[in-house]
Amino acid sequence: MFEVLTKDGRSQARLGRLKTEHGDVETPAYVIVGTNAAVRTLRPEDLPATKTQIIIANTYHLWRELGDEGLDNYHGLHAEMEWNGPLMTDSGGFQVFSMGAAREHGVGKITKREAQAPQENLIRVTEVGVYFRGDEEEEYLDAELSIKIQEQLGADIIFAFDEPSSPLHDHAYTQTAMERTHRWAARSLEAKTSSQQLYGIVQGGRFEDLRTQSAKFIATLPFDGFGIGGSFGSSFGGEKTATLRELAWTIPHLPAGKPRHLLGMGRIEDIFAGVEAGIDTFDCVIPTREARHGALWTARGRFDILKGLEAASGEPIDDACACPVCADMGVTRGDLHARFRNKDPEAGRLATIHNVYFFNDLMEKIRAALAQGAFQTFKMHSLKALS
RNA sequence: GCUGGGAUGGCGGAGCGGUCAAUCGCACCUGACUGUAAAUCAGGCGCCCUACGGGCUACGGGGGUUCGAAUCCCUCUCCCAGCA
Repeated sequence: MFEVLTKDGRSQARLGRLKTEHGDVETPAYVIVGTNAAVRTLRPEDLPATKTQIIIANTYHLWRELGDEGLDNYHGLHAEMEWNGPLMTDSGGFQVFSMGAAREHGVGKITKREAQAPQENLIRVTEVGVYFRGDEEEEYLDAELSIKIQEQLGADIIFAFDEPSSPLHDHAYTQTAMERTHRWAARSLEAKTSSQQLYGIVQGGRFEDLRTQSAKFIATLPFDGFGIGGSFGSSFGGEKTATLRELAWTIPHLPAGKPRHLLGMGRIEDIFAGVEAGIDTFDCVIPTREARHGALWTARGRFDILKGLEAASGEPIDDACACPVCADMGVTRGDLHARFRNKDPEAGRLATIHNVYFFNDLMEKIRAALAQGAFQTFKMHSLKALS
């Protein structure tokens, strides 16, 4: 199901191929986020031209939207999304954090600023499962139910249910959550009846001993692949050396022949650091969310299309870009600026097409560099170009 | 010409004696965004300063009343509606 094609001589980076029932994914690859069974603002027919290989949808959101009855009669994500390529679903584990500790602590999973005002924690975690307080009544989700829902959704690759900890959790709580996640991992495996590939998730927060312990434990279970999740402390995402160091705590303990997915990390620096540390796939909201917010990515970094100085620009978003928006549709920065200013729904779509293409294209270039033994050179040039 | 109603910061539009450099919306400027409760959120938006704070000039023009006026009175200019 996973094949390592080439390894970089000077790092843990590797070129690979992830096989699924809906086709192969050439790795390293970006997994585009389509939480509610759609990449926000895009139409199914937009996807092929964005070089998208694989999309991840979300168990929690779809479960809440469809309900038990809807899930019982569900015809599957592939049909629903009009996407015949590979799909993943997240287990709903991340919502345990984003609706729980993240709100209570006023932080994201990467802390680099001071905490924001705390909000009400909508989550109650127990040994057996998690209570989510949504709009009205409490909903209960656990490992078995998450797997059942993911089987009903029918993605090619599914994830174990986990409890990511907050960067502000101390060692003791992080350990408690990690050990609970380990038990849920075993239960997730036990619960699965389908032939879908199931990934286990390594936790352990920002603590080296816990990360190592978690990786070692999860690696002993018969998962098809491994996700690395949770919070990363202030060092992750900033300097690449710190990123490498944190991934270096876990990846060496994972089986070399199985795929490794870095959950929810996807800035350019993170990608290079992750690839270098041996990550095969990444998923991240950055390309799609930032597109909707007017932040467009180019090889030289991102810029804000909403800025007044773009209004009169007749330039393409990125003159080096071959995406449909830049190359085929002839959309200029001024055009796109005006669409954003006018709140034209097409603005988000065009920006999303561009950003998604940009990240997928970047991965393709990384793969090409790996194939030619030129990863280090490409990495250096790319990071330098960023600023 | 008469009779009413208006003129407030880039625009719209609150305020109707002090807590008003002036609610709010739009526009504009900054900054965030990392397994999506985000097509979102946060901050700024008269001028000047050693900016927690302080000083100027301001609510169509001019003149009054008052300790104090965007708010009350007189007058001028312009706009709108109705009547001639």
